[in-house]
Amino acid sequence: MPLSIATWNINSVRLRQDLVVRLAAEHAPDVICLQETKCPDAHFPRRIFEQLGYRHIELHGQKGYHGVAVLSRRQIEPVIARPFCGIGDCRHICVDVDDGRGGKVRLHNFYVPAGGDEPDPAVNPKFAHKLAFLDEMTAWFAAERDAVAPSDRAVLVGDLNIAPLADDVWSHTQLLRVVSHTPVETEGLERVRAALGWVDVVRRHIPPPEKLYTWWSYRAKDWAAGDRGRRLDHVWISPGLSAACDRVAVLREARGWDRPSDHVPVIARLDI
DNA sequence: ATGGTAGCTGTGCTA
Repeated sequence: MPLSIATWNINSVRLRQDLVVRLAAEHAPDVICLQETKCPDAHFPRRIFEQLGYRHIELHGQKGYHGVAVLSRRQIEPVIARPFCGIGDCRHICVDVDDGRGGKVRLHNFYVPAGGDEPDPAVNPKFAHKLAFLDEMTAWFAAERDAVAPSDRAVLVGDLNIAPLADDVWSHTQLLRVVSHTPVETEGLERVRAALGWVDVVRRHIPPPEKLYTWWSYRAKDWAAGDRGRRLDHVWISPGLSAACDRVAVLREARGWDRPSDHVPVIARLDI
């Protein structure tokens, strides 16, 4: 029974709940992972999603900023919502998803800090926070790799706020000094990936040199004409499970929906 | 040379 998982930075779930409904209606992913919900848990619009069949909901939200959520048509169990960097930001939630055959898939949903404008951790605390967040992810997954019983049925999704490859941005050379594509970030993200051997299944299905983006700035006059995008949203799968991923989709068209998020959904399907 | 838009908050911050 295939398991499909979507990830989407929704930029306010209350403002754009109708767009999540549209995603559910048109693509029916089994699980929807959201970032930037900007919504305290007590005010999350549960009912609209429950009515669509997403009856299993786990939240880690806060007022105004950040916030992550998992909506699922399959049974899920909460595992942890880790407070990275010792501050209260809601940027991670982890659940176990019932795989329909007596097993489970561990699912991490991340919202990595954007990092501000200046790519120098000595003068920009937001950039220092971003790099520290990546280092903590690396240490955490390295510990998981070395654990007595490591999970090799795991999926990591989210807005990682880094475009790792040259073809993940509209201009590699022009963005090398722009936060999201600097070498210190892409190298840091590569250490996170390598800590557990995560497989970037989106790029396995849509390899370079094809350009691939999941985010376009609101500030462009015409996002589609300029097409100055970046691939900030990712789906990674643990080595033992990665071969099961038989389909991925980047829903570029969602950037053109009415009152859109600046990010689009990415969906991966696991044939398990 | 450095603006442009968006959301939430509260008269600015974050992205």
